[in-house]
Amino acid sequence: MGDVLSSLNPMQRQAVLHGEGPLLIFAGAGSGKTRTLAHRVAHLIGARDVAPSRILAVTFTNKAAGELRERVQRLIGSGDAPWVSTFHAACVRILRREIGSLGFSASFAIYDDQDSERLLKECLRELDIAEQTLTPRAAAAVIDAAKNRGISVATFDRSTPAGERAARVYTLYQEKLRRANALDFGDLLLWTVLLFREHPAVLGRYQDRFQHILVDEYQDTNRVQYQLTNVLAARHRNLCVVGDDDQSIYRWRGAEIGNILDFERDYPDAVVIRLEQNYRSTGIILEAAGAVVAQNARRKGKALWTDNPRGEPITVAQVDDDLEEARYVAAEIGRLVRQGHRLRDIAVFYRTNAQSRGFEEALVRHRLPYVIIGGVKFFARAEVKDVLAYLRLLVNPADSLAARRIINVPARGIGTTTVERIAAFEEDAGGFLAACRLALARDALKSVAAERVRGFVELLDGFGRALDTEPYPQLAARIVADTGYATLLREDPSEVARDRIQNIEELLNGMQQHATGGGTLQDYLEQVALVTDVDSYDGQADRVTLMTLHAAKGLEFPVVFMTAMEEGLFPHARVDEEDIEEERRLCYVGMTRAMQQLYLTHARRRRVFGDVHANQRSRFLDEVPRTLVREIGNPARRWELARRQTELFAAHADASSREVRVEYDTEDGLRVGTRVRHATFGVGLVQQLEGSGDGRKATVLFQSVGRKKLVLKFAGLQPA
DNA sequence: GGTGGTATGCTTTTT
DNA sequence: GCATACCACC
Repeated sequence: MGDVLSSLNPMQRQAVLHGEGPLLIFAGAGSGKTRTLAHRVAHLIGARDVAPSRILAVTFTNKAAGELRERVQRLIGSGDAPWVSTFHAACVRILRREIGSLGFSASFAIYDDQDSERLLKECLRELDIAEQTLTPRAAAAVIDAAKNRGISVATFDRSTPAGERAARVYTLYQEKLRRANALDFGDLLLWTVLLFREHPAVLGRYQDRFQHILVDEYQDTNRVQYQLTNVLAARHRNLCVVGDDDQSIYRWRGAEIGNILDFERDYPDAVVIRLEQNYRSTGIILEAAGAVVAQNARRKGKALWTDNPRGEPITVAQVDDDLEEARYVAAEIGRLVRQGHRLRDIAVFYRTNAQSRGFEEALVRHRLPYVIIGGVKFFARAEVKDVLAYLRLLVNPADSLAARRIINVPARGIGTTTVERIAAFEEDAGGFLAACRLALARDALKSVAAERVRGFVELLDGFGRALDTEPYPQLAARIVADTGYATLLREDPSEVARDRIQNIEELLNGMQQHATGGGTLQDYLEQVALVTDVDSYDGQADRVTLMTLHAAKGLEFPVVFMTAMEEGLFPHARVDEEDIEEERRLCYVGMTRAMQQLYLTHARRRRVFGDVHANQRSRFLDEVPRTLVREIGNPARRWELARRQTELFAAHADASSREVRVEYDTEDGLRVGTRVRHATFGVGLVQQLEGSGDGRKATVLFQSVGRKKLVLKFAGLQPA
C-alpha cells in the first residue's frame, strides 16, 4: 500500500487517507479524480478493513462506473467488489428487492424517454388535452422536472390552471405506469426516495449497510439524488463527494450546483480537499480555460496549475462559412495525421448534434474515418425497440405499451379499429395483452380480426413457453424469424432495410455476449434500458471522434477542435443571460478536454435551418487572453477582434472600478482607467491606486494574466 | 394497411 | 435543410 500511495500527490493522498466523517473533494479538470477515488475505495478495504459490500460508490455514467470498478479491482485484487454503479442502477438494484412494498412487482419494466412520451400521448388523448395546449414532450419535461425535484403526484403544485392541467396528466401517467408495472428514469430515483421515506425499517437496513458512500460528479446531482445520498449517509456520516463546480453542465436536467457549493453548510465538520494539479493539459490550454471560466461569478474559484510544458498557442481560426469550417477542420486533421498524430487522438466538438453533418461529409471526402458519439441511439432505433418489446412483454406481461407496439409489427392485419376495441377491455383485464385475451373470450371482435388477434396471442404464448426452456438470445432470434420480421426486411431491397438487418444482428450478438457472461433476460433488459452511446465509446478504434460538448465530459484527447464558436450557437441562442454561466462552464469543459493542441473555429456566415446567419464571434473567444492565441483567418478581422477585446476589457474594468469613490489626477499621471504596459504582463488597465511615495501601489487588470497588484516603484509601468 | 404527400419542429439528454 | 410524423388516399 505504501508504494501505491507514493504515486499520489499530497492532496490526493490526503483524500485517500481521510478516515471517518464527511469529505468534500474539489477535483479540477484532469486532476486525477478517478485515480483518487479508486485509491480511496481500495484504501478503505485494504487498510481500514471496511467490507467491500459496505461501500457504495455512485457515478453518473456506466462508463465512469466501469472505469472506477476496474481500477478498484486492480488495486484490491480478487475478492468481493464494492457497489460501484450509477445512481439509476443502484436504485434499480434496491427496488428489485424492495419494490413489493410500493405495490409493484420485481419484474418491473424501465421506460425510456421515448416510451414515456408515447404513454403521455395516450394520457393527453384520454384527458382531451389538445396537443396545442400541451405536447407530450412538454408534459414529459414538466413531469421529469418534478421528479428530479422530488415532487410526486401528491405534492405537485396545482395552484395555476396550467399546473392543474399538468397535475391531471401526471396523475394519469403514473396510474398507467403502475398498471404497466413500469418505472421511468425519474421514477427509479423518486420511488427509491419515497420507499425510504415510507418504510423506515427498509431505510434503516441500507443506512446500516452503507458504511461509506462516495459520490462522483456531485456538482451535477439533482435534488432527489441529493436526498438519496444524504438520507443514506445519515447514520455513518461517511459521505465523500467529489466534483467540480466549474464543470456543472446539467442544470437544465435538474442538476443543482448548490448541492456541492453548500456541502460545507450541510456538513460543517466536512474536510475539504482541493485537487488543483492538472496532469492533462499544457500550461497554455489550462490558463486559457481558466481565464474563460474566471468570468463566472457563481463559483468557488480554484487555481489549477500544471507541471506540463506551456505548449503551443491555441489556434483561433476564422473561416467564411460552415462549409469552409468543415473543410478546414478536415484538412487540418489530415495535416496532423501526416505529422504523426493518430486519428483517435483527435476530437471535434460541437454544441448541437445537428452540427455533425458538415464534418461527416468533409471527413468522408478526405477519407478520414470517424465515429459519432450520440445522435440517434442504438437502442432507440425502431427495429431494435420492436424486438426488445417482444422480450419485455414476455418478462412483464403487464407492459401495455410494449404490447401495443408490437401487436401489428410486423404487420399482421390488426388495425386501429381492432386495437381500440381491445383497449376497451384494458381496464377490466389489467393490461393490453390481457385485454386481447378477454376480448377474445367475450367474442367482442369481428371474426377476421379475432383470428388475427388469436394468432398474435398464441405466438406470444409460444414464445413464453420457450422462455423457460431455451437461452434468451436464441429465443430472440426465433422471435425475429417466427414473427416474419426477418423475411419482411430481407425482401426489402432498400438500404434502410439492410441497415435494420445489421442492427438486429448487432442486437442479437450483444445478447449472446451478455448471456455468455451468465446474464439473465431481465438483467439484459435492465442493462439495455440504462446504457447510452457514450458508454460504448472505447477510444481504441483509430478514428476521429465527433461529439457534442456535453458528451465530451470526462474524456480527454491530445487534439481538440471546438467548432462554431459563435454567438447564437455557442452560447446557444436559446439560453438566457442567467444560463450564460452554464454555457461558459460547457466551454471550460470542452477546452480542458484538450491535452496538447486546441483549435477554436468560428465562421462569419453559417446556414442554420436553411437560412444564412452572420453570427458574431463567441464572447468566449474574447475571454481567452490574446497572448495565448494564434489567430488564423481573414486579417481584416483582427482589427475587429482587437477592438472588441478592448471594449470587453474596458467594460470589465468599468464594472470592477465602480467601488472606487474619487479619482484624482496624480503626479505620476496614473488614474483609474489608465492604459498601461508592463514588460512581462503586457497591456492592462489600472483599476485601483493606493498609498504614496515608494509604497504607492496600483491594481492593474492585465489581458494576459488578469488582476495584479504592483508596487509602482518596481513595476516600471509605461503608458500604453 | 401501405404509400406518398405535406406539416412540423428543431439545444444540450449522464439515466 | 432535413428528418420525422401524421394524414389522406389508394
